[in-house]
Amino acid sequence: MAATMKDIAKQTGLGLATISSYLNGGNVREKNRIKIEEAIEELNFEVNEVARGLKTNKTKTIGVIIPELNMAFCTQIITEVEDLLRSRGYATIICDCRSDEKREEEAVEFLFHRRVDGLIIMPSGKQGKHLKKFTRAGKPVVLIDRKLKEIECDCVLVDNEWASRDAVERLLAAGHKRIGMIAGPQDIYTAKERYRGYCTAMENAGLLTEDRLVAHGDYTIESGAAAMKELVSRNPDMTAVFVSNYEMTMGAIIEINELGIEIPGQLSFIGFDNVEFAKANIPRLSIVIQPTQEIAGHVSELMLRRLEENGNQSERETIKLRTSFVEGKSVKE
Amino acid sequence: MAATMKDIAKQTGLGLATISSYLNGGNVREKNRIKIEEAIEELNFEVNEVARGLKTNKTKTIGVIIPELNMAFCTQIITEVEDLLRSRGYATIICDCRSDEKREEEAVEFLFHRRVDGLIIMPSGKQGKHLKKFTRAGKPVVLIDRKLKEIECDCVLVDNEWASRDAVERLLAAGHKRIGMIAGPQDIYTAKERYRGYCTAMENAGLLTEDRLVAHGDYTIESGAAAMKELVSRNPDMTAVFVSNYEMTMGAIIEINELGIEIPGQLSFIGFDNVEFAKANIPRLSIVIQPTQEIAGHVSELMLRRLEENGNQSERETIKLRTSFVEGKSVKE
DNA sequence: TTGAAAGCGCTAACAT
DNA sequence: ATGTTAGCGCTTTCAA
Repeated sequence: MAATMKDIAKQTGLGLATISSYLNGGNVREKNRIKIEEAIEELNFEVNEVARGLKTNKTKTIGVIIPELNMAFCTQIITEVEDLLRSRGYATIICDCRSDEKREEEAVEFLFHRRVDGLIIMPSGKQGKHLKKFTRAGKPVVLIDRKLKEIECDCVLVDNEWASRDAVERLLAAGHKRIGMIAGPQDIYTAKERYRGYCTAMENAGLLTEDRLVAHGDYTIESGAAAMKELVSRNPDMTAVFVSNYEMTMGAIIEINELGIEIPGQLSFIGFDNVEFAKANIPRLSIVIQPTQEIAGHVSELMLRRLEENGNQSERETIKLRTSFVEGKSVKE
Repeated sequence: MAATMKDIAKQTGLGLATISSYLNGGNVREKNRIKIEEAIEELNFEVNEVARGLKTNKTKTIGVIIPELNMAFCTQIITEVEDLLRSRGYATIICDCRSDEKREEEAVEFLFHRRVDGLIIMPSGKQGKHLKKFTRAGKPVVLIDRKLKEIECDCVLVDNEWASRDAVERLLAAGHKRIGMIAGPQDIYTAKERYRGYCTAMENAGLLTEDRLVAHGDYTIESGAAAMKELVSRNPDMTAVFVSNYEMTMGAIIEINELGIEIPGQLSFIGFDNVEFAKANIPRLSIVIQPTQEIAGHVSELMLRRLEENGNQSERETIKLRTSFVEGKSVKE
């Protein structure tokens, strides 16, 4: 059995309060400090965080809910967030909800039950009602990649519309007119924004955005491949395509290979999100990349700040970041 | 403030034990059950897992330590493990130790402090001493991808030597003799095994394994690219290469593109671990894939079983799984 | 600065 | 089947 504070109180002949004070950085007489440290060493004592948590009503644990741990974008953010939080003493419980709203709600319940001190979430659902549990309990919530109006919290977003418009404008500048897009699910915030960016760019160029030039996937590799196939068969005259997330980019490329289409000779291509993959491809892909490190930094920082504010909250913040563009050789001039 | 058991005891006029019994699936008189359920509903009561944990000395939380959350192999396993454990009521605290031994030790400390009920770890270090804390405390440890003799625990392994030998034998069968290998860090168990497989295959074929045909990377994309470059410059006569993990496979392909080498015309290629990437490449890559789902299944199952055994432990198990080979078009006959 | 004691919300042994 | 009670290991008044 592990040693408890009681044990070292007994060992040192001091009272519980003194030990506690020592452990929490309070003032303790020099010679007592030494005695305590010796006892801790000898008995191999370690604070029981669970007991402490019961008393302080803080678990020093943050819940993180994401749509898919398997999505590169998520993983990149999560690794970083986990690292930052842990370096400040917080554990993170990660819940992968498989892009499923119901599972997301279950995860919220699960984490709330566990009394996590705060919640970081990249929402799959479009509703934020289930998150109210947290805000009502005075627990901070930080949203990634989506704004939910029902709920008062910080969010860290990416300017998806701009990202997408910028990409499409590059295709337009290269002289393309029949530009296809592989968009994400129509009920996902980021996906809608990226779609809007495409539309805006096309319209600004005086082109009409035809439905047949847009195929919707669900952010998976398979759906990206299927969408690519669809676009190609529906639009024999299409000369360029913009794909709006990493997994679908991969899927689209798989399908392009399958169909024997040559990039950029027969089709120009702009993908999304993963530099490494873009570089591994022949030809090197032009892609939009999101600042995952920065996102993670802001998310963690906001969470830690709220946690420390402890009640007297300052104004909620919404941070919007810009993507960048990495030029490859997949766009024909 | 959230309602406590005391509150519903008061509300229903029943004793604490009855409520506790109800909550833990004990027998309660029908009409009391109803009363309790009503009170729970009305007061919005939820068990405080922290308090329960203090009492039972169980946190219903499992620690997971992995080298890199960003490595596809890890993520695939983790997603699945998290899912399986959560469906049984266990939370997982994931710690990414960035393939660093020191950070791994810190993570072990961190999780032990947090009183997790068990530890699942894919070790970065070659020593298992720091894990003894867990076994001594009677907490189950499950190892992935590596056996550590200092410590008594279950492990789930992949037959890496076989995987590697099989791949190289395929290259040999296709008539290749000057076969290069991009191996992993020399101090990593799986990497050494894969290297051994390569050597065995070469030796069985009556070829000597020359040092200059082997380049060691550190399982990252960059190192894969660097290793590829090295191999090519050192071995102008090399006709095939085997790369022994996913990230290095990607890196190698990036470098191959960079150098303008054609696969399989100038160089035959067998990679590792990620079907999707293999399919996305032109030509489609032949690869070795590891059964991540299966690994995750066994890992979770072993952990849950140990957790339930509660003392009267059965014999420790070591499970060894086979990889499979997915044929692409990257090997020239 | 230190000690004594109460209590965080729950479980479990014991008594009924 | 239910009530009473004593902790689990810690923090935190309150006094000294």
